[in-house]
Amino acid sequence: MAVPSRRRIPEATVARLPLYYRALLEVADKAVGTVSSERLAELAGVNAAKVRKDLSYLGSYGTRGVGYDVEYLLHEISRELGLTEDWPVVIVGVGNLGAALANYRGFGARGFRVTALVDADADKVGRRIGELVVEPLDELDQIVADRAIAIGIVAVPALAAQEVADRLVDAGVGSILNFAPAVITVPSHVSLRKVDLATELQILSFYQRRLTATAPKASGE
Amino acid sequence: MAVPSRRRIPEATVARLPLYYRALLEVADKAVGTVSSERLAELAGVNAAKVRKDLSYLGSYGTRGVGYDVEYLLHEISRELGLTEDWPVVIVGVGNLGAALANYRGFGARGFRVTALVDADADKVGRRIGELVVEPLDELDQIVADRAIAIGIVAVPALAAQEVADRLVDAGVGSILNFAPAVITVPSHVSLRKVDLATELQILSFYQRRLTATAPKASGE
DNA sequence: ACAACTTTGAGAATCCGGTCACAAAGTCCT
DNA sequence: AGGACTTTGTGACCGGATTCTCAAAGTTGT
Repeated sequence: MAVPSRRRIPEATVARLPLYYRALLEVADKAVGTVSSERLAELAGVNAAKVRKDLSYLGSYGTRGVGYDVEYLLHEISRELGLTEDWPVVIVGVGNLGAALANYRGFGARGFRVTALVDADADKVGRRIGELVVEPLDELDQIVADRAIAIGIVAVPALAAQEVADRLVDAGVGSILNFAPAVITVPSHVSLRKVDLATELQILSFYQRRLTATAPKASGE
Repeated sequence: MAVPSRRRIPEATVARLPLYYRALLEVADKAVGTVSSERLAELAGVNAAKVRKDLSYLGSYGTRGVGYDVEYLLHEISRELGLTEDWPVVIVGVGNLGAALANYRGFGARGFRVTALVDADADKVGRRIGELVVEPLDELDQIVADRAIAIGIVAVPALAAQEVADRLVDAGVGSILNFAPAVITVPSHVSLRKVDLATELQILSFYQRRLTATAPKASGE
């Protein structure tokens, strides 16, 4: 009781909050007043006990016998996730992937605004992508400072990734999302997450191999 | 002893094998014969004990006092990951992201060949992207069967994701990589992994919020 | 107002993964 | 050949996350 959110929220729980958030948005559309942990679990693809435990870390926002008030819970989660704030984002590297990310509606949506595109390649600087113009990597420091950029997306080739990450950290960015197929390290006060296409496919390949090895399987179903 | 790889490899270990694989490729370039778990750990961004434990699940491929033979280990890991085989891939949905993925060198590289592009939108069908022509979603079954496609990449809007996943499963695909911002469910014999940009950003946002709340911080360094 | 019912919140038990620590097994130097 | 040294492989321990379970708290119907 007392303090509402002074507990430390486990990492695994944090990673699921966005799932609940999205699930809640779905039910909110349907003008339903409350959801049970059961229903929420179904929508988020996890089990109900986990939902309840996760939400209990945020505080006791449910009502026994009823469930969770959709609007209220939505509000609490989005506050906890910092979605009520605005997070300017810089994308470094506007190759295939970087450019696609720049155009990607979907995170542009809530709170995350791609505010700058940066590239080391002089040929790409000045190019227009969506509403933004690609700026030179040299000016990263200025850009981050001026536009209060908090999150950097690394979408450069593997070899340049660590270098770019270092620059982002020096410039004062607090979070980095790495798309480059390389391991990068950052100081402990900086958050780092990665999205690695090749790795994901290789993991799938591992299980696929087991699958086809186990069940030779001649024809479909 | 005896059977080399009849142990069940923990999921967490499987997820790290691609990291070791990449690290090994790096040292292989340098014409170094062996690596220690220490060095490998450094390159993969994990700790040495974990490397040793992970590799021990594959078998005893190291030599005490020396380390691991780079070529040999590389071979074993790539065999375990199924990278010696060829995995035809279909990308469903050639919007921004799907198109970028289609052009993305990086997984095209080893074993994963994007063999078909599919979209429900008649306007996009027939369009040429790289060396491939976009085909209609209706023909998915045929395509998967004819080209022995094992892995499906879902890059469609959230609302269509489950529908597409179902079709892929019906068509006989064994693995799905989901880029759509939606939870999808598949039968237990199908492997599913997801890459979720919005979720990743929201997780970063959570920690970023804690960061800025704790240390207001006026000016740089 | 009470009884039957629903659903949360959280303690306890379990599972899984990570880390530690060290014996075993090999190399290298003299 | 033998001793000092290096590095693996793994058993033991530890901690975090998941699941189970059920009392507590609330609702609804009569």
